[in-house]
Amino acid sequence: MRQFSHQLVQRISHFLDMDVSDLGMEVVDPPNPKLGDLSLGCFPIAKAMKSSPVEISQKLAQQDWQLEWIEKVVATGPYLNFTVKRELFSQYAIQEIKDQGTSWGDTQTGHGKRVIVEYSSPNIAKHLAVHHLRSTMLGQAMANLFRSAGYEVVSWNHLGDWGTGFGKLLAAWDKFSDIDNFDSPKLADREDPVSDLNALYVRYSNEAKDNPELDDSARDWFKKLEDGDSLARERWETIRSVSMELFEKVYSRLGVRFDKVIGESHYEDGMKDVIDLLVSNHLLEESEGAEVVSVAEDIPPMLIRKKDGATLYGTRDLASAIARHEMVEFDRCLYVVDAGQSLHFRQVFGVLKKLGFEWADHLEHAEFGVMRLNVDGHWKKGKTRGGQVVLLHEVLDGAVELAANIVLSKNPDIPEEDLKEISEAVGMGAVIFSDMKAARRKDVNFDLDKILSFDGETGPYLQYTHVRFASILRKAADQGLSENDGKGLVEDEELQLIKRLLRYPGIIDKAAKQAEPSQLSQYLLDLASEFNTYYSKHRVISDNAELSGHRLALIQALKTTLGSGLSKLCIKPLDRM
RNA sequence: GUCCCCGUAGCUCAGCUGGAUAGAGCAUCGGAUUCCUAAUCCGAAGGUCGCAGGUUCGAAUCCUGCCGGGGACGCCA
Repeated sequence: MRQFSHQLVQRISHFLDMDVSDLGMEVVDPPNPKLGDLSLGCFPIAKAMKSSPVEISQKLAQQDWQLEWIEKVVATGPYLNFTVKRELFSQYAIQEIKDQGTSWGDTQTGHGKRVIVEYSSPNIAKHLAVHHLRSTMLGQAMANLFRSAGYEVVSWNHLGDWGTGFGKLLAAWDKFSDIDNFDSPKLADREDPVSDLNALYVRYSNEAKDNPELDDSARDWFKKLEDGDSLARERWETIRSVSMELFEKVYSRLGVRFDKVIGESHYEDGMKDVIDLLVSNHLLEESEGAEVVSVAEDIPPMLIRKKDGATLYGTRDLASAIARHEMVEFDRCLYVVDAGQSLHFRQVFGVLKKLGFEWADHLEHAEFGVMRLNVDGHWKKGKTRGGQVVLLHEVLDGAVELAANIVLSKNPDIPEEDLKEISEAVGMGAVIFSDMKAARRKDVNFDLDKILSFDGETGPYLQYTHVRFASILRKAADQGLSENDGKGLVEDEELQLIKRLLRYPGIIDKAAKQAEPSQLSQYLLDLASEFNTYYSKHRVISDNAELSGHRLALIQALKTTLGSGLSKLCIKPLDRM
């Protein structure tokens, strides 16, 4: 749409003898197709010229526009409504999309800019659970969107791999070797090492209630770890690597990957420097035995050091932000973390600003709403009735199993291998899309029944629509039909689709700018829905080979666009299902 | 109590950097399949855009207050 809109703005600049290209004029659809095909409100110009938008639109409508793809220009109140010559408009649009090829949708908006997206960030020695899904998928989609918008992206997994909890785990490993010895069979060789670790941890915590000595032992082990004791270190590394191996299994199913995986432990050395810096800037204050930094009047001070002198995760976040900026000089750095931590991030960003780091303004908390689970008919945060977390891979397996049933029922003759691949993709598609459909700030109720309904505004709906494209193209190829230049796309629904297609790059830009994947989700739903309407009214493949060719070009453009959009959302576009 | 987020159809949401008659999906009811996959499509019904002020030529959209829901608020991460 940019090319067309650019031409219109250029003509207006010429007519009015003033540059209107920076006024933020936006080409939109008129509310009623009878008014025209494209519309431009003259309000921004009116403001700039201190004149009436109605007068301006009337004046402009009378000009000789001299654009070959414009049929007529009419002023309706303050709006300038354009009717396009469909043959040329369609032809240009199809050509544009075809020329761009696989990079269709990409823009240069972020050219020369670098952005870090931190997401997922699970704790090691634990499983990925459903509540990790939001950060993981939103973050990956954002990373994809930024890349598409021309940014250099560093996707970042900030592992929780440090803290006194690991002291307990190491102490448990040591103390309970008679019950479960992690050296035999070796942790790394086990089926589910993380569950074994959890079991031991729970046992240790329970016994520690009656036996305070265990707490001392945990402290000792954490001290050993901090001091670099070789045994502690080796075991901790093992825990880390078995955890990562498990994470990777889930990540690869979801299409998630990171440029950097760096644990909190990495920033330990920087902690002392941060505190020194706070001291030398006279920011650190004593309060109730602890040490704090006041940030702003309307938010409580940030706690830096506990009574006993130990630091907290906030301090670690200060250190990691500083270290991160030294590693990668970013223009934006997003933390894809739930909204419950918004105060924490305001404090972290505020303290960094107080320390004089100008780049603190480039830090953003890309917050998202909580995920609730259904517990006995009530929506609750985090855990199920038994206090258990719901494991992510179990949810994914459940989704895939259900998808397999449905695929099989719709398509009983499907080969075994295809069934496996397709149900995996459809199951993932359903789960992922349900998480990415609404604006990220909204809380979501994780309702597996709804996610797996596959009707209406769902991932499988989009995948099914893509299958229709593939199916049409397949059939056309069988009949030896070839694509045409799109000149014959003159139906109302075709124009509608062409206009929708042209908005794709702008949507990518907007989604990246706002760090809002749902912008893309909503766009794809519109696109698919408009196509399905078209599909029910018009036949692509017909006796008219020329017209079929034009329509095939449209189908190809639709397939390119929907496929591209789905991929950015980590949903697999399918050719069959 | 203070701060943050949210409040649009029965439910889930879009529209929110102000602009033409507020749109989808689900659920309900009715309809469409000799034809490219009906996981689809068409129609009906469903709205004090939480409430009250304000700004504006114009407010679902911006501002203030209130109400309702969620979250956070110092020694966990």
